[in-house]
Amino acid sequence: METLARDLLDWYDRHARVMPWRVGPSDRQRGLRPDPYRVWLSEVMLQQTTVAAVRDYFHRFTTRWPTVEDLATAEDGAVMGEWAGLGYYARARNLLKCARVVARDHGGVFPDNREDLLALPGIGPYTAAAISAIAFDRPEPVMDGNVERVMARLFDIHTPLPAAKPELAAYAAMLTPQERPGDYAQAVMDLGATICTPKSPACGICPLRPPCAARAAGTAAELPKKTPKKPKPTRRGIVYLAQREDGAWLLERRPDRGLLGGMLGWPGSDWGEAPVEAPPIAADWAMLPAEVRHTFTHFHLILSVRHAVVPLGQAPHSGHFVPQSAFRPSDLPTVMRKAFDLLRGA
DNA sequence: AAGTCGTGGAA
DNA sequence: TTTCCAAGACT
Repeated sequence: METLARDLLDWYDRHARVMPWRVGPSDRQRGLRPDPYRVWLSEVMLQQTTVAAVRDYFHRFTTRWPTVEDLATAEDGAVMGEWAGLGYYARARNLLKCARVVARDHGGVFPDNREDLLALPGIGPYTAAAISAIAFDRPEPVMDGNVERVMARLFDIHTPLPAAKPELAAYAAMLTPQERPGDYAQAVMDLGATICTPKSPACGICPLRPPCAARAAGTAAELPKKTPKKPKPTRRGIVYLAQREDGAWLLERRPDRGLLGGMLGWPGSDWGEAPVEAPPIAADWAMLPAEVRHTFTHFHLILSVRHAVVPLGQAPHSGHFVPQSAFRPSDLPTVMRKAFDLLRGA
């Protein structure tokens, strides 16, 4: 085996982080393999999301839905509510789609190879390779942000991302061993997450310090190079928090496509330069003195919040009243929960 | 094939 | 305060 892969595995054997979805190197050596359902769920949650943010969500999901068949029979609203706050809500919609395909078309058993996994909703090149490697111990090269960074530094690649991806992928494939590929995949990513970090990498304690070209050249901290990003514009909007006299809240289910798709939210205006008032029900609306500030991937948002108490028996123009007993603020995406918190004085 | 799509923690 | 960024997928 390549010396570099072996050095990395030796390091992993000593430093592998304990995670709820992971079978550690010693257990794996005894033939134990992780549950593909848990690997899949964790990998989807970990897309563009930190381990720290995922932990509690993973626990709640696996407690409530222990198997893929359990998840497949869940109601849409229950899954979206459980995902609320984790972000990138298309993941939750595709998660449920995928669970139902696996339950219906695959007898509740996940495919054991990259190609078949790739055909499932929400499973792209990275996740297909990761499940294939981690759950089924297949020698598939995984390419995520960590691996890109590690490769860029190991080989001192100065081509900016994303143009450098093919070159970095070739190096990653070259280094992927035939032995213990599942542990290796997690080892590279652990290295990237804990040692070979984006800022101020800990080269002093890195197991790959000897062969690292960027370390030798003194360029590690500035790699990988990236093409500059566009500045985020600021948009404005108005949301309306109506509470009926019996305590019910006026909410709406957002359309499946687009921003916060499929999530529960407060009725409101469009978001743009100068939002137009769009109250969902006739009432004496009061404007809250403070505003909600929130930043999405590609724009900043400033939300003005309106509040009103409305009498029973009045039909809204949009949305539907949710009984107070059935309303959980934790079902809301964060930006909507911020508006609620503002009203409650939190 | 660039743009879309969340969030919170770190620096 | 602002910027950066995290185990990407989809269109």
